[in-house]
Amino acid sequence: MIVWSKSASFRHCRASPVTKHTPRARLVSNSRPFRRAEEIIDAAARVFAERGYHGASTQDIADVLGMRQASLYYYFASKEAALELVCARGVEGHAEAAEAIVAGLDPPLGKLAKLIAAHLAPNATKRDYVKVFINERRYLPTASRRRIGRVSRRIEGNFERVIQAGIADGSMRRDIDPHLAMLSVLGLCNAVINWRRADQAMAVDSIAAQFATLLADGLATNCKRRPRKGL
Amino acid sequence: MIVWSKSASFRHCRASPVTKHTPRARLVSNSRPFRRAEEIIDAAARVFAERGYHGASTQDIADVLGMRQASLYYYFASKEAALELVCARGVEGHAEAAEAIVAGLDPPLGKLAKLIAAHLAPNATKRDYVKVFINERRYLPTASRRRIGRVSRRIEGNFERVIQAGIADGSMRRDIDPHLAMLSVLGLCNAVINWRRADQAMAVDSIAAQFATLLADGLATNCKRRPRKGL
Amino acid sequence: MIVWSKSASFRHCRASPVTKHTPRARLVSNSRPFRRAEEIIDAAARVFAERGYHGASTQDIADVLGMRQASLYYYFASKEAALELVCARGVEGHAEAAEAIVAGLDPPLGKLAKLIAAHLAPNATKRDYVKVFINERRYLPTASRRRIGRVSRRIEGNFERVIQAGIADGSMRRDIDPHLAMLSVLGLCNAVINWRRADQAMAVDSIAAQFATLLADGLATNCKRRPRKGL
Amino acid sequence: MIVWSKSASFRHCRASPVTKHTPRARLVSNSRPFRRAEEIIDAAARVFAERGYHGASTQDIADVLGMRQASLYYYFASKEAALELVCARGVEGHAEAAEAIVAGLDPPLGKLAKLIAAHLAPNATKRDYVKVFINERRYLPTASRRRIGRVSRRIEGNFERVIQAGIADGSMRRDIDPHLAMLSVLGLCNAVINWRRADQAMAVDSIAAQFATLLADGLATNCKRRPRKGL
DNA sequence: TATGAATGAGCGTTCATTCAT
DNA sequence: TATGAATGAACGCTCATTCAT
Repeated sequence: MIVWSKSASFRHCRASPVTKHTPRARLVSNSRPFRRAEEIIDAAARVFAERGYHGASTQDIADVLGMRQASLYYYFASKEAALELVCARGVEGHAEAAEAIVAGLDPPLGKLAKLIAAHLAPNATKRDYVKVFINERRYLPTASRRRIGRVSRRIEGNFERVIQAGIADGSMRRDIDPHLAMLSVLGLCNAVINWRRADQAMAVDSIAAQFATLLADGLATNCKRRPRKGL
Repeated sequence: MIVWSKSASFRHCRASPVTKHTPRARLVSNSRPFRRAEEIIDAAARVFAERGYHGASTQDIADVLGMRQASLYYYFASKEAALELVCARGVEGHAEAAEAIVAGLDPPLGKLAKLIAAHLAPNATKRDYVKVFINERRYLPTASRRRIGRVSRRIEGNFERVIQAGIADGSMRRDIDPHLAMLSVLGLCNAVINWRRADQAMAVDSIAAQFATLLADGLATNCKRRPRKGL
Repeated sequence: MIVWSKSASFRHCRASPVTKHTPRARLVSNSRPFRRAEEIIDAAARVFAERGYHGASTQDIADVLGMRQASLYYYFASKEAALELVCARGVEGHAEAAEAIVAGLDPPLGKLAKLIAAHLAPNATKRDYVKVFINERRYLPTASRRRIGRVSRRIEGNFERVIQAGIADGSMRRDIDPHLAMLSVLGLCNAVINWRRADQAMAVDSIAAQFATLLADGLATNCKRRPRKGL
Repeated sequence: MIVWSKSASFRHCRASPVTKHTPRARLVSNSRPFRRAEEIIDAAARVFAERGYHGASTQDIADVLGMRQASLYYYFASKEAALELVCARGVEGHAEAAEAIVAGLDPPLGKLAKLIAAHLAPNATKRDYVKVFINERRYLPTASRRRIGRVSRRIEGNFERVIQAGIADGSMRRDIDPHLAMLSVLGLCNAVINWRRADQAMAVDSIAAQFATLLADGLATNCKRRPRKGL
């Protein structure tokens, strides 16, 4: 339940003001106390996604939760640790899903389509986490950036191997560089999370996946049209 | 007491563009014994009184308190907010006291004398606050200056109405302008706070009240001597 | 290239912007170059009067003049020096005028009325200077504050001596303290400069002088009404 | 003589209350060789690109330049103003180039390829500016974000209109949404700036343009292969 | 006579973090 | 599990002042 209580002009009371205007949503749980940790990192994801890591303060996170800034430190050791947590959750499962697809029996082009769809799926289910991973992971301290980086590379590897396989079996053009192709596909996929929500609503699920498929088609050999050289 | 402070209304995570904090005024009661907070605004009053608002730094206030300058911001949201707090306390009760007197049964001249005495009384009990109100309220940001200004006007109104009543019932000269008379009486009263301490010690409570009473007498009709030109 | 920036993208361009709104006044002389110094201290007086010494920046002064901040230092050695200049001009002549009146032949009550009128006269002719003297002289560095203080004391002395004379010759009540009476009269006179302009327009010249005369009347012995004791 | 000329927003000496500086946007031309200014915004671009707007401090910028941090403010009015300057330069010319291409005689697919190439070209010549525009423009204050936003929309409009033209003349599939296609193309293009430098070296100018061209091919109708579901 | 460029000092404020409770 | 109180560090910014020109 959400409770709006009155209190003082002091900073620490920020979360319980007597507001005159329509109150805004605050994330507060009164059931299932062991879920509290989830809520806290959820709030962090939300705030980091909205304002960027450096643009967000721990106070902002506390505000969303209706708790005091200091209390956050019961749940994470530092702001950077919170960022790593959010980023980690933002790629959680991506690599495994990709590997499962690559291990499957589809032809390379089919695999690529599936990889794209799988890569975009979490945009719908954990938007904020994915957005933070994409936009903010660069601000992680070296150690954890490397940890997260390993996951990124696993994902990229899967895309790249599929493209290589496509070139090898002749289903994709041989005039492309697999590495740059992979970067392009992922670049497009990752751009989606920053689209306006309305655009994204169309993209996530199906549409964007299909546009990505167009890219796969672009790579396909049975496309009569040749790229102009040296453009 | 009632205090207006700035505070954050966190806007629900919207996608980019990033929203900024646009703090809103909040009505906050601090009736419970926030002892430390009292000390802090006391120190602010002292320092503002001594050096003027712009001449005083928050560091000066912190020095008086023996705490770090940054720690002040736990107690007030901004230097300007501290000024408003001090100013508000500097006029607190003035208007109410004046209204009580005006509502009483004394004749206008008696009321005027009482108004003057009541107006000067706080000079003894909360010197710094009154001094800051008188000398520094002009540096308040527009919004709070207006709030404080409303109180000033209530006080002025009471003085003016009593003078009008005195003119109406014939106990005061009809050749004076009530508005200017009010300004003069208050001008003199408010000057006292800036006197040298030794002079003030005599003024506050009795002496200054007596001089002010002389002024009241100056306004009285039963004074034989007439001012020179066409007043 | 064309650039939109807040205020000025280049600080030094402040004085030559392309403004879209109705232009505001700037004090610029194109004749009599040797008068420039006058204009500069005039601008300082204006700005100090409006914003207070500490609330005003040298940039503010430069803005009024349409010149660069650094150029001011050709005319005065420091901001404090400018303040002293303005303050000095704010009391210039006051003491002499008062002394001339006191040396005259009027009876004490007449002298007091003349002193008041003379004291208020400069409010009309050099408002800003007087206002700065009254409100800001406390911020002068010790040395110059003492210099200016000597003038103040001369003025006060004249008022006080006249009151003493009035008491001595029986034309003023003997139950008043001449020192406090002097402070009261000057307190009222000095308050006028801070009144709203509309009020002041009435005060300066005649009305306020006449109210001050009321105070002299209040001090006069031929007033039947006695002050209540111990109010 | 006194001349009232247009300029600075100084408010003519009003009596208290004190007026504040309320700076207004001002149009300033800096066509003359403000060399140092160029260096300063170059440094800002570099630092913002490297660490992100909020991750970079003005001290960081000053360090790059070997000057004191305070001195920066001689060249720009605020950190935000510097960001806007950098962002503005990051898109400068993009819209015009795009419009020139669209106004040309090429068929839609050819125009699209040219648009892509033109859009990527500045990546090589003003990397930092473009990167800041793409990654950090969301942190601009509302007013300037809108100004910059107008340019973005012009660019997007050109891409979208070309795609619409392609659909209209049958050279591009009619089963695609022009808006999403535009977003995808630009999403991919804009991703390039964040690639590792080694990858980018290949992309900028030719390679990435070629991959983007592949995407254009993906959009072309003469591609036999159809995307799976109901596109 | 005035300016462009720069600076050192300091200011108000924010922020991540700590710690006793 | 959470908070009130406080802090050190740094941040963006302003300001009076200097100085070569």
